[in-house]
Amino acid sequence: MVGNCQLNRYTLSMVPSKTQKAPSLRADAELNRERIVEAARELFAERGIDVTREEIARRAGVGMATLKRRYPTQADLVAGAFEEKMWLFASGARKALDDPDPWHGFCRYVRSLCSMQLSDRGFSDVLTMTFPSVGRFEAARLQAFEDFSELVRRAKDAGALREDFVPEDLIILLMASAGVVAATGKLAPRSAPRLVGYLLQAFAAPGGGQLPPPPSSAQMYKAVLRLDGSR
Amino acid sequence: MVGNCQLNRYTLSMVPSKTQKAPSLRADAELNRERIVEAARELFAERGIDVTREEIARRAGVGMATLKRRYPTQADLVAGAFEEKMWLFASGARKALDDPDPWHGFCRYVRSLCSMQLSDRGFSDVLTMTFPSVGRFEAARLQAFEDFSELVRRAKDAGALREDFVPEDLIILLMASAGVVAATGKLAPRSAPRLVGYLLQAFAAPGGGQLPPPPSSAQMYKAVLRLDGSR
DNA sequence: TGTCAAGTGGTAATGCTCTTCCACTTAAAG
DNA sequence: CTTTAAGTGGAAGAGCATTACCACTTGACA
Repeated sequence: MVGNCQLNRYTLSMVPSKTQKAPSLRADAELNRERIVEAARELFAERGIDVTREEIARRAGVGMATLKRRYPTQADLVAGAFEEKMWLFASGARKALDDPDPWHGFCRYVRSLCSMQLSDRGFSDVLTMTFPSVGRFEAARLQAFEDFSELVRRAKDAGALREDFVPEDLIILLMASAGVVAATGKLAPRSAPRLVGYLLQAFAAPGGGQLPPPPSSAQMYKAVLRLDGSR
Repeated sequence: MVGNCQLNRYTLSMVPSKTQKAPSLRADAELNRERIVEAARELFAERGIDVTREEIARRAGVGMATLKRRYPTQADLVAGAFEEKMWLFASGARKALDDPDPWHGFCRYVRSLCSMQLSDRGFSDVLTMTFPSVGRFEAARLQAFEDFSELVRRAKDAGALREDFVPEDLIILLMASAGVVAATGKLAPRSAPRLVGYLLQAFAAPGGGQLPPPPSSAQMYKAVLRLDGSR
C-alpha cells in the first residue's frame, strides 16, 4: 500500500519528477496537461474537489476529450493536482523535527497544516474527507505520520505534550478543522484557527498558549445559514 | 419524538402541531406522508442528507409522484424529517439550565449533542454543514442559542468556564465534530467523543475532565482510506 | 351505495455530467 | 517539404436523479 519508496531520507521519491509521470508527451500535449493541472488546482482550491470536470476543461481551455485522455477519472486529476502539496505536507513534519524546541515545532506544524487547509479547500478535502484517490498519496501520508510520531515522542519527553496524546489525534484534528472550513466558508479563516488554538491548548501538558479571537456572532450566524454566498 | 411534551415556557411555538402542517389530508394520504417521513429519517440517519429521493420513495413504498407532492424539494423533506429533533436539540439547552452545576450542565449538553450527531449522520449534516432548508429551523436554533448563552454566563460566573469562551464556539465545535463524524464513518463513535473531550478540557477554566481513549492506529488508517466501506 | 374530488403510481421528458467516437489538425522526424 | 502518428475539439450517446404529466383508484360524505 505504501508503495515501493521508503526513502532513507526520501530525497529521490520526495519530488516525483515530471518526466516520470509523462515519459514522452508531445510538446503541445504537455503544455495542455500543465494547463489542466493548473486549472484543476485553482478550482479545487476555490471550491473543493467536487467541481465538475467540464468546468476544469473550460478553464484550462481544452476540450473534454483532452482532459479525459490525460486524467481519465476525477481521482487521477486530484492526484495530479495535489501530489506536490502532499509532499509539502510530509516535508513539513520533517522540518518540524529540526526545531530545537519540539513543542514549538509541533505547534508550528499543526498551524501550518491548518493554514494549508484554509488556503485550499480541495487540499482540506484531500487530507481528510471524501478520499477518491485512495492509495495514491500513501507514501507521503506515511512519511508525514512517521515524522510526526517522532515529533510527538520528543514533545512528550520534553514534558510539553500530554502523555495520553496519540499521533492519530492529528488526524482527528485535521478532520475537525476540515469540517469547520467546509462549514464556515469565507469565515473559515476566523473560526478554524480558533478551533486549532483550543485543541493545541488541550494538547499541552500544563496550561500555556494563545487563543485566537472568535468571529462575531452575526458573522457566525450568517455562516451557518449560508447567507453569505459561501460554498 | 419529542412530541407535544415540553415545558410550559415555549409550549406553543415549541411543538409545531401536525395539523398546522397538514391542515386537511385524507387518511390514507396522511399515512403515506408519515411513511415518507419515517423512511427519510432512517435513510438520513444512516447515510446523511444526500440520499436520493428515489430511494426514500422506494423505502417508503410510495411513488415518486407522491413524494414530490408532499415534499417538493429535498429541503422540505429534510425539514419534515428533522423538525422534532431540532426541538429536542433546543430543549436540551433548556434542560441543561436546570442543572444546579452549570459546568456539569454545559458538559452534559455538549456531549449529548455529540451523541445526537453520532447516532444520526443526517442530523449532523443539518446542524452544521450543507444547509438546504435555511430559515426553517431558525426558531429552534435561536432558542437553543439563547438558552446556551445563559448557560455559558452561569458557567463563567461559577468560575468553571474560561472567560474568553463565546457561545459561537459551540457552533465551531459542532462543525468540527460533524467533520470528524463524516470523515471517520463507522469509527466515529471512537473519534468524535475524543475530540469533544479535548475541547471540553480546553474550555474549562482550570484543568479537570476525562479524555476518552483514542481509536487504534490501524482503525484510523483504514478510516482515512475508507477501506472499511464506511460512508 | 353512488358520486367525485383527492390521491396514486408509472412513464415520459428534462437537465446535468461523464463517456465515447471520429474527422480534422499539427508537432516532429527524415 | 512531406509524411504520419500523436493529439485535438465537438458532437452524439449513456447514466442518473429530478420534474411533469396523466389515466386510474379510492376514501369520504350524503
